[in-house]
Amino acid sequence: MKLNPEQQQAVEYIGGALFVLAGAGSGKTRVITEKIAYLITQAGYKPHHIAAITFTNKAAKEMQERISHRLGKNQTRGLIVSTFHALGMRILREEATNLNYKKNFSILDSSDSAKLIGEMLASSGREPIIKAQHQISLWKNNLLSPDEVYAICENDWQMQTAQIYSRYQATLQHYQAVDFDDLIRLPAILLRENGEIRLKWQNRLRYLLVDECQDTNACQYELLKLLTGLEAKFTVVGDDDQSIYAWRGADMENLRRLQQDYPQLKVIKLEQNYRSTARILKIANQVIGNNPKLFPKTLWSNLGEGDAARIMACRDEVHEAEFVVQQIAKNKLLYDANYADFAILYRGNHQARLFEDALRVARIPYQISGGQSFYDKAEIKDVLAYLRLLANPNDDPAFLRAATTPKRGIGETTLGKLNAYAQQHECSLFEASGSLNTLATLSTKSRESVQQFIALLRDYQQRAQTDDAGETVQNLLDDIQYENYLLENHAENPKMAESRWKNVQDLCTWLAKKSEERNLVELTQLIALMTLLENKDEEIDAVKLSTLHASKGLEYPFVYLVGCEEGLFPHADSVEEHGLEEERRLMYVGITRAKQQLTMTHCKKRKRAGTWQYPEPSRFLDEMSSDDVVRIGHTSGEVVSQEKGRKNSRALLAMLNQKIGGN
DNA sequence: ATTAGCGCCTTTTTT
DNA sequence: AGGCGCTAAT
Repeated sequence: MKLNPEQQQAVEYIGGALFVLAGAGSGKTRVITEKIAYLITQAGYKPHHIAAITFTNKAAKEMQERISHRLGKNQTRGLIVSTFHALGMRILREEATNLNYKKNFSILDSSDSAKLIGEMLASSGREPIIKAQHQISLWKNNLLSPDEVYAICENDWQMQTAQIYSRYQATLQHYQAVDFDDLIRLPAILLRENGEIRLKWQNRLRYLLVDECQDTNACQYELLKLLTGLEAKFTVVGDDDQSIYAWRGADMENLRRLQQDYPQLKVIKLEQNYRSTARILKIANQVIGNNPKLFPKTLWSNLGEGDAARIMACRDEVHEAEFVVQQIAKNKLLYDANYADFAILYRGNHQARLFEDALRVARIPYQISGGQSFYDKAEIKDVLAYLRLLANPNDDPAFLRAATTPKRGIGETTLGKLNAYAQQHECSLFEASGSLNTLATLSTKSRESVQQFIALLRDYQQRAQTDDAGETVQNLLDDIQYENYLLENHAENPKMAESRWKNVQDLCTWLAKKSEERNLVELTQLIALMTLLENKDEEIDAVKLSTLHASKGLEYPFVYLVGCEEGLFPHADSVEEHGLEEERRLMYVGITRAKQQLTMTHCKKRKRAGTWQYPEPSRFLDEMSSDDVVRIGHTSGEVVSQEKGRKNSRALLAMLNQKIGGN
């Protein structure tokens, strides 16, 4: 299919700064793909001078595939398609010495960093830790150093947190580790302060494309500005109405700043939606109309009127799950649809469980995306801890995990003594374990355990120099008898052990495959950023379960938007100030995932933290005009069925499917 | 004296 | 799945 005039314009405008305001379903990924093809084949850019930046690995992978498909692998060699964090890591690795880091730095995940902050905090408990971590992250994302933060603190708590921030950074440095925020912050600081290095990278990356730019934080925006320089050869694509990451520092002000910083900024709007029926778009526009507008736009489509959306009132969450599953079973037969045509979208991950149960009972295949990621899994973190420790012996968090997994007779007391020594001598736990003075303070048994562990690590540090990464890890797993550890740990559930071991094996396979081109250090850093390995079950025909956040960018003929209740969605913590606007954008994202049929559910009562709650239906449901919404379920006694327009729907679905096939 | 294992609690969204 | 406190095992 041909590009529409606006899309074509967005592809061919390469004179300077360009902002493509791309509504949901307006074909923005296609525009980015075509533009990269245009830059390479028409405008004379070499692939290695172009970088396309996304926010998730999934999006990066998908774009990489589409570009390869469009141009062929040979034509795209050297093209950078990566997340902001992966690009930052690349810069950081090359420029590490300029930032007082070694190339083998570790990357801490957020639970590592939470643990660190927790140790520095006077009080205990999860909440204050999360709060402090969040505050520090916000400061970092706004490019504020600890010293700059001291000057602007408004209360005692902020003052204390600022002190922790300062100590936290010192500790990271000591570990030769960075956190996720640093991956972008440190390169931004370096490029800002060092003109020579800035020029070097500006020369290397001559055209930048940024997807989902409404989700950039101040740090990422700064990095973008520094990389593109005065020539401003870049395209940013985004939609202010789909900004849903303010809670982690994303700032829509960046879109406004864009106009100030680049007065020549060209803005192209993509308003034609190729995804949803007119009535679904009407609801979406109504809801988002309650938010203040940054760049006004109205989505339209020529895919027909379609059915009214449905709002179902359920008795409780069990009823909700049963209803949705029963509807899926029914609609699958009625429309001769695939399972993969259905999606269940929810606000929080914990909501997934009941739907999983109901789907299992009904023997309907399902697939969860956006839940806990592959690398959040314990077994992967275990292996990664060993890798990190081999790459960087200063990585104390990795030492703590590896030393105690599998259990090898090193416990709390021993680690406490090692830590005391390490603090006193300002060295790593690894070094402390090698010190004869420390070892003398341990019992015979503990001492032997520690010495064995250290000998193991030294052995593998040696091997990693010569053997390839895949082989090293495979041998290491044998030596620590990791498979046995899994089996013993899940003695009553061998299937669990099996699936975990399989995850570990998948990781090994991946390492073996990649270890031709990259060394162990690089692979370890790469893994830290990944949220999913090759999604081989991507294509299976299964009902999709997803959080609203993780659903952005995806589309389904049938969407069930569940748990539309005050307190849950909008979430209770966000019903003040800007929080509510963001929840509304989340609702907008949810609605615009639907191509043909949209069903929203809410429960009369729901068990929260052990007690029954009686939530009101979500306020967002009241923002939809009654012309385009049908209320069914509990209130009216019986489930009212929708006969009207069904034939049209069937024809529409056929048409939609044909379009998908035709691409 | 030390470590390991069991059962208890909770969980908004993610690189 | 992880953190906490308690108890059993060495």
